Amino acid sequence: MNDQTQAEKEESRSPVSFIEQIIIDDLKAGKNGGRIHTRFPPEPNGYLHIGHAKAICLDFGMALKYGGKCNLRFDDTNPVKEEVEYIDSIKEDIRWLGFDWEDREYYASDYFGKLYDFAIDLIKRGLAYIDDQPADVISAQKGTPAQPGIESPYRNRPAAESLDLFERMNKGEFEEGSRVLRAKIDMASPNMQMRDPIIYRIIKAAHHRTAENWKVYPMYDFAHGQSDYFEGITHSLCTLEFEVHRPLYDWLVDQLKTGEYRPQQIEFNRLNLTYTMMSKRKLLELVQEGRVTGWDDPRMPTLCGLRRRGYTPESIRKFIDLIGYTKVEAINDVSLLEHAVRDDLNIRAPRIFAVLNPLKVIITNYPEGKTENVELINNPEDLSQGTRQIPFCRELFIEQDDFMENPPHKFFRLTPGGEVRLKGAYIIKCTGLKKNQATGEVEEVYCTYDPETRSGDNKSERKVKGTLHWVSAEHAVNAEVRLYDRLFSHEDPAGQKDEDYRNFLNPDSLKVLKGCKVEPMLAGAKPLEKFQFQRLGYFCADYDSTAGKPVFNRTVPLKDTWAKINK
RNA sequence: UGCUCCGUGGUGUAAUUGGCAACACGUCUGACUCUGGAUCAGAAAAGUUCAGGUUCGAGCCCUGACGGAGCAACCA
Repeated sequence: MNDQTQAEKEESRSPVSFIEQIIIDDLKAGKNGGRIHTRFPPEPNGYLHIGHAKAICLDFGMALKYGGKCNLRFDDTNPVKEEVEYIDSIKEDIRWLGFDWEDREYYASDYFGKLYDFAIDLIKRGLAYIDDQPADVISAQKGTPAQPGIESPYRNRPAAESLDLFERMNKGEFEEGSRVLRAKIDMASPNMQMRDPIIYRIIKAAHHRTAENWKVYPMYDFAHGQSDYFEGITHSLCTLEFEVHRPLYDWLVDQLKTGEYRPQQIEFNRLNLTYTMMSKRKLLELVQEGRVTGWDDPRMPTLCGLRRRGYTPESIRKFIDLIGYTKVEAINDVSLLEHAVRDDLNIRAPRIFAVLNPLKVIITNYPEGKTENVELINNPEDLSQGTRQIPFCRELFIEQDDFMENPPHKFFRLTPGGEVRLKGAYIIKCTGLKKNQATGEVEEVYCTYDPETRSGDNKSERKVKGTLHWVSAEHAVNAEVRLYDRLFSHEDPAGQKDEDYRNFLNPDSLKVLKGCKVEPMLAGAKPLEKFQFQRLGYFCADYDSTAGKPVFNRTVPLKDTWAKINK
């Protein structure tokens, strides 16, 4: 019960977005019969990315919070761009994020019949007409944002003629691009969207659901609002760029509706992340050009990429919650996302010893052939995760960075003549080293250990400045570790005027380390299992591992305070 | 030179409907010392794009500038 009051406090403390306020007010006013019903409407033309997560969390989140429903609706009105492959991935990613549309899986294509009938109705009422002009002429007649358009010569053709033409368009009698259906609204409207928008076009391509049934397909504007209406959506939440479409949305639904009910379109700011590109088209280019290994490349901002990188759904939801929904076009700092990930993984991921760049340490006074197990706490943030035993013996590996022959001031790790504790084991003292004659690199470090100082024995009061992680040379498992950095070096790669965001691709976005040594138990790491490699960062076992050798993706590095000291 | 939307610390969001500008991230200090690169304590940092107006009182209301974004696909 203490938890509940705590949760309530959290609840009352978190700010309410303007959208949530609208919903609260509508519910209070009894609008739509006190009902809230939202929808998440992806076009199945690509994989979902973290920008979509923002929409998903809002659409599903608001419905969940206020006792409503949220539909999943595929906006599949353009058969040439859409594929079933994407539908499956979209469903998987939404579920992974933790949301459920239950049995409400819909498709805009489900409404093609109704939309066609509605189009016929508009023609009969003199509110739509067939235009025989080519695209460039129609476009030119629309005018510019600053100047009104002019009316098409076909604008006032008899309804019967339009009707006949529309039916024949759908029978396939005309070529693509030869004719379109337009709503008759206002060519002089200050809003370009209202200048007799095209609502149907001829496309002679197979649709993934309706096959060859249709030769004419509705445009987005002619499908979205009506689909909302058919499904009883109350709050149709979309991104800011659809703001100028709202009058058209309302106009079309008004021609369709019979009662009081009309879905309400509300716009919010889309997610922009520093050093991240969110455009589906450009992400597709990266995949096609082989600049990444696929949609699920761990550097991609796609949900499947983030998943493979080791992000948890909880961390993504937490992040979305932190950034909020407004009408300001914001650029959110990736460090906020990374904070959310660290925060979540800190409690979740067990601490494991791993050495990325091994340096051999030989304990000269430790018996050859002897092995003993030492006990380590799996997660100091969550003691319920228990302890584990790891083998200690004469030859070990430590991180190269943990030894310096000529240390700077405040370097508390191993140095010639210096002492450190091996975490969980003994205090050791460096007595010598072996260098490579040619390169001058340190190849081996020789130490002695003090048998009285074993951790947990609690006998000695001795303290040393540094504590190192280590792995037994004999027992350690070889692993490949992939260090990922941001894909782009520019703060806003997608915000550039030109198309060459490619210039900002970070050449060091992937660093593969092959000779890493990890604790024996990691040989059996399950795909997507998360760990904190002590002192190095959070890592995630990759399902794309090769030939039985464990592969780990670095999810996010720990904040490195030592780096500053060394500089 | 049209229409629509938006301007609050470095970043992102708040401000009980007009009452001392708050929170988070980031940054910087310090503490803790079998290292948790966690945790704890603290600091710097905006007077709300600008100029007027209404008001006892304006981030909030009004007017006008300035700045940014979106809109001229048979894409969504």
